[in-house]
Amino acid sequence: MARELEKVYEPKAVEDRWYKEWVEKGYFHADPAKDGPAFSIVIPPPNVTGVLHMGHALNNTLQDALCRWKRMRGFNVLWMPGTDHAGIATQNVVERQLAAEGTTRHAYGREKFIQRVWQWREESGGTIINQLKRLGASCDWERERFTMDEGLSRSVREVFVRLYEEGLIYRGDYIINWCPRCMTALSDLEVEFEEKPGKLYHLKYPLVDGSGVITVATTRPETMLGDTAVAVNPEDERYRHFIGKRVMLPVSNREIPVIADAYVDPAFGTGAVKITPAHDPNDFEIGLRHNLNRIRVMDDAGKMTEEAGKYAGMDRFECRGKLLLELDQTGVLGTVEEHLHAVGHCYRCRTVIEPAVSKQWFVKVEPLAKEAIKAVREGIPGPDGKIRKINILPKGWENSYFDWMENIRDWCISRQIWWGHRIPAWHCDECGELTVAREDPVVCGKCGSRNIRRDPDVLDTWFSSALWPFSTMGWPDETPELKKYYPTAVLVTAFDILFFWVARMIMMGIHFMEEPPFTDVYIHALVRDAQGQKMSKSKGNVIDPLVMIDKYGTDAFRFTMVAMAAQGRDIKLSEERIEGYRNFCNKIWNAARFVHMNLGDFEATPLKEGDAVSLPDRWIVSRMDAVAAEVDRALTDYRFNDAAGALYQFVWHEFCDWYLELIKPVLYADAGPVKSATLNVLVNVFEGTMRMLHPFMPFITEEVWQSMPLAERDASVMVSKFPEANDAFRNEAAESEMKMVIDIITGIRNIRGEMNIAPSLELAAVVKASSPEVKAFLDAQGNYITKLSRLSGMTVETEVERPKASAVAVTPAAEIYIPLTGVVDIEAEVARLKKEIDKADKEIKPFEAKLANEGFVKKAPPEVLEKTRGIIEELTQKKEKLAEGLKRIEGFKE
RNA sequence: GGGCGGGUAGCUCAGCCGGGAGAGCAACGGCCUUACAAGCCGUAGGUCGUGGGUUCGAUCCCCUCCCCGCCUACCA
Repeated sequence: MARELEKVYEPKAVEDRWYKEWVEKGYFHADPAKDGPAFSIVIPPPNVTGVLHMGHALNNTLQDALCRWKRMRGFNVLWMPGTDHAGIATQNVVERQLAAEGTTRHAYGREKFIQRVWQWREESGGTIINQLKRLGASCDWERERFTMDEGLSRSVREVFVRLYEEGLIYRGDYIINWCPRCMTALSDLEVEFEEKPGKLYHLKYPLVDGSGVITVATTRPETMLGDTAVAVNPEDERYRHFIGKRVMLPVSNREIPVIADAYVDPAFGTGAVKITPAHDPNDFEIGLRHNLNRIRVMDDAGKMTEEAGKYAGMDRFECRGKLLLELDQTGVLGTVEEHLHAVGHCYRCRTVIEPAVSKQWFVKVEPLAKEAIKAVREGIPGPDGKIRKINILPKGWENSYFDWMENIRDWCISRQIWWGHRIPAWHCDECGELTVAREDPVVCGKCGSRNIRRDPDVLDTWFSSALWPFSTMGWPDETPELKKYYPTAVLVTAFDILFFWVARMIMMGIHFMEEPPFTDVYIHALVRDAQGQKMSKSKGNVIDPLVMIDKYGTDAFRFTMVAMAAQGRDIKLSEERIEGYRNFCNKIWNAARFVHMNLGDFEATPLKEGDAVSLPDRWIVSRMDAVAAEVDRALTDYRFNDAAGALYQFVWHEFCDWYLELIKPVLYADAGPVKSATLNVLVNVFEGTMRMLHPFMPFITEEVWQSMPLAERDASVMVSKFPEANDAFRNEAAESEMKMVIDIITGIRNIRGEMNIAPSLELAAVVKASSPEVKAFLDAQGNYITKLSRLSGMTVETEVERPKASAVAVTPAAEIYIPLTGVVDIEAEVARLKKEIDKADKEIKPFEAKLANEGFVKKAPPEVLEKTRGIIEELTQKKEKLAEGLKRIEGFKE
């Protein structure tokens, strides 16, 4: 079935067609009732507002490679896809829309606003899913989930209620991070700190009894309006006599106490700290210890409250400026130091975060974290009593994980926004009690009053993501999916959501499923630009994966991702790399064209032991087997770049550069058993290579594989078997024989290249074989050499009279002489030989130095010693033979 | 402040248990050789950040220092 293939690979013509076919045939669908050991992955759900960026592209390419590989290895694979409702981000998107229409969500009302968000989701929420499809992702789209859909919402509610009942969720007044722009509380993780040069203002607070002044230092002077104490270290001699006295707080003119607390570092600032329990986490703690009042001087919008007196209603930063003026004029302001400090920003909108006391919902994390630490450190027993251990790879990240988990603070889960899972708690206006329930209650659970209101807050989006590995499989019901696919095999993600998401999934998975949600956590790189900068829209250095896919094809793009995904290192991506792998696709394509051109009506049958007869056939079959083993091992270890590298090297430099060239004479000859045998090897190796490449380059491999004339075949390369290592195809002899051939051809090519001998000029060669065996081999297989090095003829002897005035190439197995008469000028060869001798000489030196070292000879292991001697022997011989050649040619010259 | 990772060819990076420094791009020279010029053949290029130590032997292990990146932290 020879068919006409385009001269260059055209991805566009291929990708849509096959993707549709795979979906239609249901190859992506996971059926828990089917055979095969389970292999499951849950996708890190992208934000429903998201568009595909490089991080997604890398992340999903790696997952897809694993899934396709495992499917081909006979596993029952589930790749669970879906999106995350991304509370704040999504709400922001829709609020911007409303703003453009001249309205606000408050004008809209809660119900209508939520409807509007759903509407937005219907219209644009599927963007990233379609982009994942362009990437070739083989997710089970029939199971696509959304964190706000009905099933997942039920899981969220169940988890909330259970944790509440267990006392692991509580509500209370604590200091939290508040974003005055998003108007919501944030968890500690959602605050991003940025080092900024700021100022440290010294403020003088006079003692009420007139006995002096205490100078405090602050970076946020406006908070002084809420000060309720001044704290000093109890050991600090300078201030000891002030403890217990009162100072007059300037501006507000309130009396506040001077207290002693070990938290205060006498060495920093003035050694005295103003305490604002309502607006600083440390001050809050001190406030608790000393039973201080909490005065909120800023409201939820970042404006000063009535407590701020004349500054009431003013924006916090404006207030800072005005207040400083007043403090300066009234002599309260002392020195002002330059001070580098970390300022917290909202991770969604970059607004400066204000710590504030607020009534919020929290998860008591410590008991959950304890188990989660154990699961990574030593493993915990699952329901069957067997130990389940999580491996975080690369292992280095485990330390970050432990560090964070061991110092974890309670998780603020309530958000004052509308888009999200509303907290299932009702407040009673009669008795003030809370009712938390699985089904919406109509009366207060305590007093039975009908006068109840639902808590307005929604849950942190990460709360629902934390349940993803089991909520997507139907929990709390006992489903076949959970039974078959939980726990999942591996979680593939970047480190930036290790705490946000991975750690929380581990905690929730252990708590509710009694075992961790995955066995391996593979942390991959971050994609940066060619200069190593983080890609960002504002820097304008973003490489859009979809643009790359349009330009170079999905396969080229994916292979780039995989080839660069070395463990533990960020990817610096440049377009040239993608272009390089586009060329690789083209190379594969042209190899396919070549195969087709020589097929005729040949149809291949599966390769059996002994089918490979000729040297190139035995060699390529052996090499392919080795590569199959290497790729399989590399993928098992998540060494994606090694897998890609092995395949690239094999396809380009072994299959194309050597094998195809070597078999050309056979292919160009008339039909016969020899040709058929070679065609059979050719097609088998090539289609096997397509199978090996398929996890990385799904489209071109399918297109090419489908075009191969196979007597027995599966319906798609996707559902074919991944090549398995098979000792029967390993052939050491063929590999060493090929090495001889390659060495000799390379030697002759080197002479040609170095001495500018036209490729078209045929040369005669005299070969001195190092042994009768080598001579016999070269006599039998020499045609490969004459062909690929364009010789008019080659004579092989074990003892030869060196032809005068000949160029010399030395290989371990043979010396090659190319008579130069009439071919090239002698001087060039003299120069070339000198260079070669010099090179050999340089190579030998370090080894000779080793042997000259007494300690080395005495202490090095014998095999190292032997190897060293062997190397010296080989190089010395080479050098001597080159030198002899040089002597002869110089003699000839005279 | 603490912690982690990195500094290897012009560029981007590999380099497992210490035992001949590799690849891909780029460069240079030569080729339209009937799969592929998005190609073929060949060549050159490295004090493995610095200084020490351990060892017969160090890119690899230990320490110092210098750069770069990241994570983390309640020094107001």
